[in-house]
Amino acid sequence: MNPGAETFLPVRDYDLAATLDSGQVFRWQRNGDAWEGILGQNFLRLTQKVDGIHAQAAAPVADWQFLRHFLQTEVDLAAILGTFPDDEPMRNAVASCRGLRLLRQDPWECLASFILSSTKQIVQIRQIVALLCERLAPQPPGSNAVFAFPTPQRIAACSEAQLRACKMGFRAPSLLAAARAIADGKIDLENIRTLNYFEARAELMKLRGVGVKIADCVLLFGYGFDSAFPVDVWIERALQELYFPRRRASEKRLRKFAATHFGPHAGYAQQYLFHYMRTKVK
DNA sequence: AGCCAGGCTTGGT
DNA sequence: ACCAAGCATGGC
Repeated sequence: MNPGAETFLPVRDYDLAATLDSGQVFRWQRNGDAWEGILGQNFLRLTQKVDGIHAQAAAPVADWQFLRHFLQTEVDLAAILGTFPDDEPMRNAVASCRGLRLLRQDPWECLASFILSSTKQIVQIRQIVALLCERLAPQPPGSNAVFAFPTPQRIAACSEAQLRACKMGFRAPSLLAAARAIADGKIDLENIRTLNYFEARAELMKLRGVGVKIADCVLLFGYGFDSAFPVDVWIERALQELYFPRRRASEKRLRKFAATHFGPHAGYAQQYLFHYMRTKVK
């Protein structure tokens, strides 16, 4: 009756490193040949194997479904890749990082993290999020301690100054307001699952500091709305260079193109383009 | 030193 | 409808 503190998730066509290091999540870290991170209260160590992913937890786990869900090991990647447009940029992107997956994150952690992401480099977002988790942890900060992501209630109880101390600058009031809205029940993150894409996006955009791009990230990474296509500076550059190399296209034009060109899993295609652009050698 | 970073809000035409 | 400034902070 004790399933123990480790398991093996059989899966093919899964690039764990690309997946955990493609700007979807900000707290996973490579340690040797393993990746370490926290899901809920569970500290996990994941290792890529040829035919799957080996997982170890700091404490015994009764049901590993939460991990399969986060990693999305049961989605049929080939079927998704098969819906991508058959053009040269997509072929190159898929060839460069096949096995890249979309994760399914906790919506609150995802929302909070991307509120903190605006005009920040990924390395800095990681620093801010790490500081936030450390400073707001219930335990006194220890040398090697690991911390769960702070709840909306916990952040709502903070002062703006406490949050600014985590180096988030002008994003502090936005994070605080979002935490309060959720703690007060003015925004219901669970209810967003029941809405359609446009309703869900409008709901998230009621929050200060959440525009189209951040809302799309949360809808894609936290809820699995695969039609969400976050357009950031990298994707804008990618679309411009790869699909409109001759003439300069307005952001609106690019957005319209993206909405129709990439098919039902446009968000998935977006992640391939994003990672492709960020890792390719020029 | 100055520019840019997985943007958003506000205020100008 | 489109454009620009301003916003904190840090890396290069």
